[in-house]
Amino acid sequence: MIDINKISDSTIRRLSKYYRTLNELIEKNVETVSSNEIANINSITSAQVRKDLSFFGTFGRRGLGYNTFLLKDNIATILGLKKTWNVGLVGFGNIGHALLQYQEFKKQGFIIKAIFDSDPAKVGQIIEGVVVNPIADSCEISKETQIEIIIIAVPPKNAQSLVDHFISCGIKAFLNFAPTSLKVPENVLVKNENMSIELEALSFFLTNKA
Amino acid sequence: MIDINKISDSTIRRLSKYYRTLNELIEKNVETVSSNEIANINSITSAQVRKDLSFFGTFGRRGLGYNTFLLKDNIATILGLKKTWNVGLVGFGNIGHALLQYQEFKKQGFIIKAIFDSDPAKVGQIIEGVVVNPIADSCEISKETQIEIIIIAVPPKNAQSLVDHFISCGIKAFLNFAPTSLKVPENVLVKNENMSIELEALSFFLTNKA
DNA sequence: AATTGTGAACCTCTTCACAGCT
DNA sequence: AGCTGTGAAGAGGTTCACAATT
Repeated sequence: MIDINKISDSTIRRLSKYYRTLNELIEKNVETVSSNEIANINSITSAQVRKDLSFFGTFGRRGLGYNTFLLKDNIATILGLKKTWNVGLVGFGNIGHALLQYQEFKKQGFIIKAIFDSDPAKVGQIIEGVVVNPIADSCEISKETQIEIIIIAVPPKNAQSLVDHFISCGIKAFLNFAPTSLKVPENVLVKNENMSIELEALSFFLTNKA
Repeated sequence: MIDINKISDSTIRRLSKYYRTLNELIEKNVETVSSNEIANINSITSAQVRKDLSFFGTFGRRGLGYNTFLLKDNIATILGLKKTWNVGLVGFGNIGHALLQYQEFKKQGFIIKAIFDSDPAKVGQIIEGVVVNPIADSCEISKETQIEIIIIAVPPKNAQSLVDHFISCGIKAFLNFAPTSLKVPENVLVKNENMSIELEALSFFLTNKA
């Protein structure tokens, strides 16, 4: 068994990229790929690709490279993508709408099974076959629907109390789109999707470049 | 002058977080803050906060901490947020819609000045005071409107050719929401907003946790 | 007494370089 | 000959610890 603490966030993030690269190659009917080709596509070094994979096993063949199908399948296992994940969406504003219809999530196996919103005008709506429920019922529905991950897509001021609420319902993993930092107990996972941060990085480089 | 090559991406990303933290503190009328308080809010160490700032100057007072207004202002200067940035949005689907109405961008000074879409049905629409233009006119309009950053919000298969197009129009900075990796010349900046990556990280940890 | 600013120590991640396999 | 897998070296980022300041 892999010691999860020895694996860096960077490695996991790159594995996601390799996974996407392999999907693209498979779509193009490519059957074999070298670490060097994967590296070039992702603008990194081939040693990095091989080292990342080496934490989890040996998937290639010396002299030949990697079979795209096999490697894709192995990365899917590593990342836990051999199953689908039941996802709950909290906040059905602009971002919530966009996420519901974002095909990439579904493609990777993240299925939005329930939507929650505090606005009575939105409650009851059915979009893409998913009903918008009131927050009041969210614990019960999360359990019934076996929600494993909650996406937070509400204004920043409401985010923390909603996270606290869902933690009390037993949810252990959150993807946070609200531009605020969240406090959670040690056994709960939060990943932040901070869309301004990358724009600010562009701003920094444009401003400070030679 | 700062040597931009000595500043890591991590530092810039954290500066964005400090900036947001300061805005939140200022909203609460907090006038002074210590590196330790900033660190706690962002779940890092105080030494990290001080070290990050030290690359750019000395902004605090020993024994007293930092003035929130002053530090916010200094970080705004560092990140290039003392001006507004003219942004063009390519692709007016679900994500494009959501981004146009995402208040956080406007708040940070990233103003969407033009929208481009290849769909004739969308061209001519006016939303939030911004017109949807055809791609054919995009070079001209980008120049007129002095667009500095282009946000890519189109399906992955169209992303690369659109980036190439806008590079030929003189655009030097892109924020890419399409789930594909883009190739650009060395003097062009691309930052990727890969919304699946964080979900996959959650999937990894949920799958491999003890 | 409190807190910054920072060189030095430490640790982690990346790259090198080559043995080993096909 | 070509390419992987990996220990070791190197680079880079983080934390320590303390002098300096209020």
